Amino acid sequence: MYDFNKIEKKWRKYWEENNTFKTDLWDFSKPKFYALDMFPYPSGVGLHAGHAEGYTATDIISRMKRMQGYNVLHPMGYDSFGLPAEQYAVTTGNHPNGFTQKNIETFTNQLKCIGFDYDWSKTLQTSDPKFYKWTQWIFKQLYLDGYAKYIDMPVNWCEELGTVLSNDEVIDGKSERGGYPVVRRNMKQWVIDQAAFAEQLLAGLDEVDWPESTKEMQRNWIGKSVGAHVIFKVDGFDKQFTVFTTRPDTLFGATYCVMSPEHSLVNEITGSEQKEAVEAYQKECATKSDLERTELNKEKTGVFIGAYAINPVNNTKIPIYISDYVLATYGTGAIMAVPAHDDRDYEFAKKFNIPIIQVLEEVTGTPHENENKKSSIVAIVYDRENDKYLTINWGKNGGRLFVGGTRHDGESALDCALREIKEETGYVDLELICEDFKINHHYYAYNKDTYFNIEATPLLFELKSDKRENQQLDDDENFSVEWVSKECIEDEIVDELHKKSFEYVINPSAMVGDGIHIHSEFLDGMNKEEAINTMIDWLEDNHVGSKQVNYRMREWIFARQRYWGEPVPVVYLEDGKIHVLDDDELPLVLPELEDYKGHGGMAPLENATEWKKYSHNGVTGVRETSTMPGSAGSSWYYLRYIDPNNDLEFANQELLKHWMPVDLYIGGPEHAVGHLMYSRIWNHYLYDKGLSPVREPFKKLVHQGMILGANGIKMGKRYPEFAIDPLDIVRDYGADTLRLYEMFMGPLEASKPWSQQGVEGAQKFLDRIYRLYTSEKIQDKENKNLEKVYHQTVKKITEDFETLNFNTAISQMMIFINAVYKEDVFPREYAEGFIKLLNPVAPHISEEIWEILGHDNTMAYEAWPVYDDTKIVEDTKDIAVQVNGKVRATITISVDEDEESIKEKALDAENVKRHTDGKEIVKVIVIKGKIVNVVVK
RNA sequence: GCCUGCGUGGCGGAAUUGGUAGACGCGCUGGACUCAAAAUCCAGUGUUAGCGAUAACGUGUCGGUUCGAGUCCGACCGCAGGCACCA
Repeated sequence: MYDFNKIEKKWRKYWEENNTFKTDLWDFSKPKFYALDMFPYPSGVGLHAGHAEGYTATDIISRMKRMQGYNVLHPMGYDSFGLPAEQYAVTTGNHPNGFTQKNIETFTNQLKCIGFDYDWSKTLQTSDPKFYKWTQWIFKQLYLDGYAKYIDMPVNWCEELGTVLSNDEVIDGKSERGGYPVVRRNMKQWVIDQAAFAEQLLAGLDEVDWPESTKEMQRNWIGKSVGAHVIFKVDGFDKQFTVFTTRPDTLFGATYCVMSPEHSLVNEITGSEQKEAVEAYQKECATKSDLERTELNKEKTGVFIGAYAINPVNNTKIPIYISDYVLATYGTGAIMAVPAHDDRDYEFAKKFNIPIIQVLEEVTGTPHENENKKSSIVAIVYDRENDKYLTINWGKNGGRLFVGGTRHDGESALDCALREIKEETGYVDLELICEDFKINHHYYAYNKDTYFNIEATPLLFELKSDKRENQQLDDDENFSVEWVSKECIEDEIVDELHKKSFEYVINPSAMVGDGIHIHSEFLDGMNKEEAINTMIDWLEDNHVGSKQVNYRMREWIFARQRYWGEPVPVVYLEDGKIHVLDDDELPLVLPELEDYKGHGGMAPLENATEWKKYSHNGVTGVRETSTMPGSAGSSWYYLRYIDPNNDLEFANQELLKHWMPVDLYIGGPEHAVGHLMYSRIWNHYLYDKGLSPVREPFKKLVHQGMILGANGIKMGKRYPEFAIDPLDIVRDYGADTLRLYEMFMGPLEASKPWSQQGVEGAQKFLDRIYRLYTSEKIQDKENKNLEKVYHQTVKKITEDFETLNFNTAISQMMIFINAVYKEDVFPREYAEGFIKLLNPVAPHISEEIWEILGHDNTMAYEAWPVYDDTKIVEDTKDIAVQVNGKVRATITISVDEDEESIKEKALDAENVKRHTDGKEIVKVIVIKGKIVNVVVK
């Protein structure tokens, strides 16, 4: 066994002493490559297996790129503001920085142990005043440009944590950290207007090479929806309100309006009789936490407020309700409700007995010219006692159907259905259960040779008794009446209209699909899209509405009642005005406190009575005491690595132009919307201001998967017994083994279980390599037997590294080493080439072997091996011969062999003959260089 | 409920994008070396039948397209992650 401990220590020392991985940022002579890891929060627990995986991946890429002649920037730093350090400060009374620095030191040593090629001269910490000076400076620019605002707004308040939380810090109504209940509360808050960037954030997603799932999550988070604002007047008041809807085409079907309980107009227009009930309901909603609201969301609740709105399109008076299913914070906080075509409105209308008006009909069948129009019904009768449905079986002349028929002039759908049931089946004792939405059906009647377009009403009845009268059948009506089960209906009723009718009545719900409009005057006959546009034009022409885009994404709450964060650099003057600090007052440094605990929901900085008082150049006031959220520093740290010690600006513009964007960014999928959205917002802002050279900061993004315990269970706090400490692996097997194993486990993005035997296998492979390189086999000779596999190996590994398929690249290394073991001579040229391919994955042992091969310099800058494609293509190839798709033989062909000759060889193969003997050869398919398939009968 | 992935040997996982399914590793079996063991090296290893050539079956289930399907299409089942009254 090679002495990995000694070798690894030796080379880490060498790299450090020789500044091997120090990047000269001003060297623009080579192409640049910026590889970035998501920097860690320096927790006391230290590095875990998942960190090691992602960091190894970027390390491999940066080492390969360096050898390919790139100037590589691969930095590491710390997201060092955060809760654990603050809790430590609260309990011990010590400043959190000491705790933080101790953790950072541990973390750095651990990272160094794994042999990453970080340039430690460019490290940073978000809690370092030299860094957060510029976080504050960027915040100041956001404020001066109107994107950072101090406004009164509903926030997520967590009583246990004593702070507000952003939406992505709240999960299922509980705090992400600790799982404490969160309630909504109005508070004056610093926010960043991220919705202002929504459109360009959406557009930017099309430019970047990111996982599709992450892009989709960001799109959903932004939540763009296009629709219209519609203005409703309040009947009897000189008041109006606006609703947002994505379905202005259904305005003729609006039968009521709903306001959120918090809507400002509610109290002004509530009728005196309803006042008490309305106030009770408002109170009930206000005290509910978000958690309760989502949990209790099964059943719709609400109250009629005694006022009416006027539908602008037809001047109909419709009632106004309040309900918590309408959110105060989305859209305008009020909606028009169209129960026929919206699930939530349907549910509410059913519960409160509000009329449901259908304005859109689903279309079935295929339209045709010269159709006859008529109205008809489909009557479905249910016998509850026997759980059967009434059908009529036309046999060969139309199959199984429900009772159907044409409506006479002036006859209602109900009367028509009762008449038809009686005529066709004789049943008369029926109870109407529901009359569902009409369906617009096109069909061809063979017996009449006519095309029809009918408006069919599905109805559901329940059979009350077997009472029957005589059927009244026409001469051509020849069928049997049959009671059948639901399953039978699903199998046997194939007519589109009848199938759809059954679906409708069995599960009554809103009709949310597309179709053609009815009862909508100037929209009649239009489909959804056409009607939406027409209605928007109408609203704009009549000044009662307009086209409107809405986003789910709201203000980003940008302040926390915490100590261990960047102080917000503003002062409140005596007259209430906001004064932002001058540049030369930055950084605004956190003061030392006696007591780091916030009392009674107040920010801990409230304890800093002296620090709070502001007096500078004759301006006096009180400082803001909340601090920025954890995501502030991480929103721009990737820019600072490019120029980490600059005191004059956050980074030199020339350097930024050269180094941005980040070429490869690797980190966990848990940051898909939080950090990765906030970073894009800050960078988009800086780009607009001309301070960042690119709009999208991260060109290519990859999420490493989770490393699970050996039993497939998540490691971590809940199952510490399965946790793998990567430092234990380094101690017992070596850093190279850890790196190699984690890269060989499986695809980078996948979650994969840990295997101790797999680790041993990785170590065995490195030892096998070491033994080979210390054997007599390496000679200054040629060995033609290895030529092809060597060039294949160079090609495969180069390509697989580029696409981050490390597991298959390593598999190719094993194939190569296995091949060399079978040979007596390992040509020095191949030996040196291979060790360069291994270097990015296992740098310590590679450097050692490089030295054994007689070199006295680091191999970090050695040229990456090149392959010769002509050495890979073979003259001959074994291809499979199939008979009827089953492989029966393999034949050897030369690369340029013609089709006829291949065909001949294939048919001549012994086992092929056996399977074609006595059979007719229908055809022979020859796919050049791949396969032959003989089709026989 | 909706969105996005994913289902392949005993296990981790390959498969040139429609062309010999199971590369490579782990494990297991046998052999060599050894007094012996470990380590190492060599060989074998999808399942079933057969001494064997070989045959049948085989990529979650059912169906389809195709000369040919792990790969494409449709329906379903299961797992993971995300979102969830967003009008």
